Amino acid sequence: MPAVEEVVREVNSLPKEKLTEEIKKYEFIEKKEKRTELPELANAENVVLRFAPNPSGPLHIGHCRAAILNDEYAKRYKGKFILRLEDTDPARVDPQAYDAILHDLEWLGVSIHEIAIQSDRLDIYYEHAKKLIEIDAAYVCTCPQEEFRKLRNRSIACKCREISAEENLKRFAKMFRERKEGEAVVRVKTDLKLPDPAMRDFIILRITDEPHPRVNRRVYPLYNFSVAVDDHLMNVTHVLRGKDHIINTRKQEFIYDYFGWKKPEFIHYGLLKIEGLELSTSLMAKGIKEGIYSDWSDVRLGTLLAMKRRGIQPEAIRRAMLDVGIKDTDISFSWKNLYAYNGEIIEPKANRYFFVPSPRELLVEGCADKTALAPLHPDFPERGKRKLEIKAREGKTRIYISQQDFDALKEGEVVRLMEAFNVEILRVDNKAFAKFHSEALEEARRRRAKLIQWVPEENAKVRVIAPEGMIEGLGEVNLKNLRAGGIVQFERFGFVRVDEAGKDELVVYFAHK
RNA sequence: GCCCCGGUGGUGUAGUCCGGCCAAUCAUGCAGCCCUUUCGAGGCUGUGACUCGGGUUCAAAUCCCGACCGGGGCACCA
Repeated sequence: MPAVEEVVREVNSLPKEKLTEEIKKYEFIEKKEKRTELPELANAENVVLRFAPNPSGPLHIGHCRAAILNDEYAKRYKGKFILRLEDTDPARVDPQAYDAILHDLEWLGVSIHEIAIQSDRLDIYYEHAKKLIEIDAAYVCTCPQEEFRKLRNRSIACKCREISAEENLKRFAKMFRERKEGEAVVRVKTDLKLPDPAMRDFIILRITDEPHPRVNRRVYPLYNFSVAVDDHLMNVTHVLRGKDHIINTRKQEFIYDYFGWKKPEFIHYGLLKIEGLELSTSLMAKGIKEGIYSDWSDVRLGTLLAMKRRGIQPEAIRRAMLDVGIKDTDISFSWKNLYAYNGEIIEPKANRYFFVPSPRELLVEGCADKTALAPLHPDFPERGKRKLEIKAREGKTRIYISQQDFDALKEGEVVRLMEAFNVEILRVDNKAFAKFHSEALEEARRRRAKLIQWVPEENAKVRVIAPEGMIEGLGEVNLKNLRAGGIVQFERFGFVRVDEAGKDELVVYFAHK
């Protein structure tokens, strides 16, 4: 193609400056990853958002969507982000959770600008309940639960509903003094003809004798009441939460309407189906108490503490959540995707080491002492190499390979011990016997020999903790120099985070392949 | 049972409001090849989806109806 050659010659002959100049004339379409952004928020002015967990335990993966999406929007619109701890059910409060949640959010990279605790605000709720009673929008109901339910299901008002506001105020005051748990509640008047019975005159305040770890009170607001009051008082502009709150939103709107408050934008995202790990805070707490789980960071739990321990990076979680977005369809959360994102982050950082799970012996004859040198990271030679020493006695040595590789051995086959040499398999019993075959990698390549990791007689005991169970094995001695907290890759095995180092046995947590 | 939502490849997502530029985007997964002393990373190629049936329309992933499927709510929990 003479024309092409001519052009090439011409271009190549241009001086560098001229070339750069020419290049500027063309527009290059950069192959950029088009990551879908979250949609814009409606009325995004003076944005105030909030994350409102119940402090019953540390956060788990299920909380991340609310925490991260709200945080993301707060950052985008330079708005305020409030953490509100909703501890109005004394029975479901874990005193340690207040701090735990804060730490979890910090780890997640969520920026909190203000913290509110509902148990500090009980008087505010009482005040507002009183106001509702005064305007005849709420009443104290002393009907037994069952009885009220029967009436409500038939759209019939109970006798308490007809009582005057004045009288109700007295009954309200009584709730704080002589009334016992279960004897009286405050209901808001909605509409007894509402198609959904749950919406009819729902409860906003109740009495419970359950002790609260932070306050000494008996009357507590119910979720929909305290949330509506707080969201308004805190100037929350956008309420971003799960679809399971749709009914709550409708209930809260009654409160807004009675007070004549401007409503925030309500956005409901779909439910996240997360399989594999335990996510129920109460079941987790129970399991820990019973000794089934070690603590909140047990790998079988879906807590952030557990994920952190396994070496899952908060940035990976954020990306997974951003990926999922705010759509209102229910979805299955994919651990695979999360692991893929996590791998992208940790792969360049994680140095490589040999580890053989369920080790089996391989006796090699006809070999000399050998110092194998393997790179800490194949893509970063500047990090240096690690040493594995093979000591031979009368030309024989003992090394360990994984059960899986052991099972695949065939007589007469040549396999390469990575970074060392090739051996020919002689015999496989409960141990494998082999003889030195050759040194060169090229030889292994030519024979399409398997390349397997191994450890010499001098090695380190390793225990791998994974959600599926524990795996014991042997690793190279260099592992003993690692510090807790580091993330490494066990070649052909997966990424692990070093949890306990410096002892006889190294304990690592398995992240993923 | 009663009240609500929602259904795009294995998974997630864009597009649906305002029908045509969508024989449908991107990511991840999976498969193959190249490269590589890891089954890692990287490169290239490929696979694969509008739940179904009607209707409206010149034209439907997009609008309407129905079916089916999935989810939620029906607490003195949040």
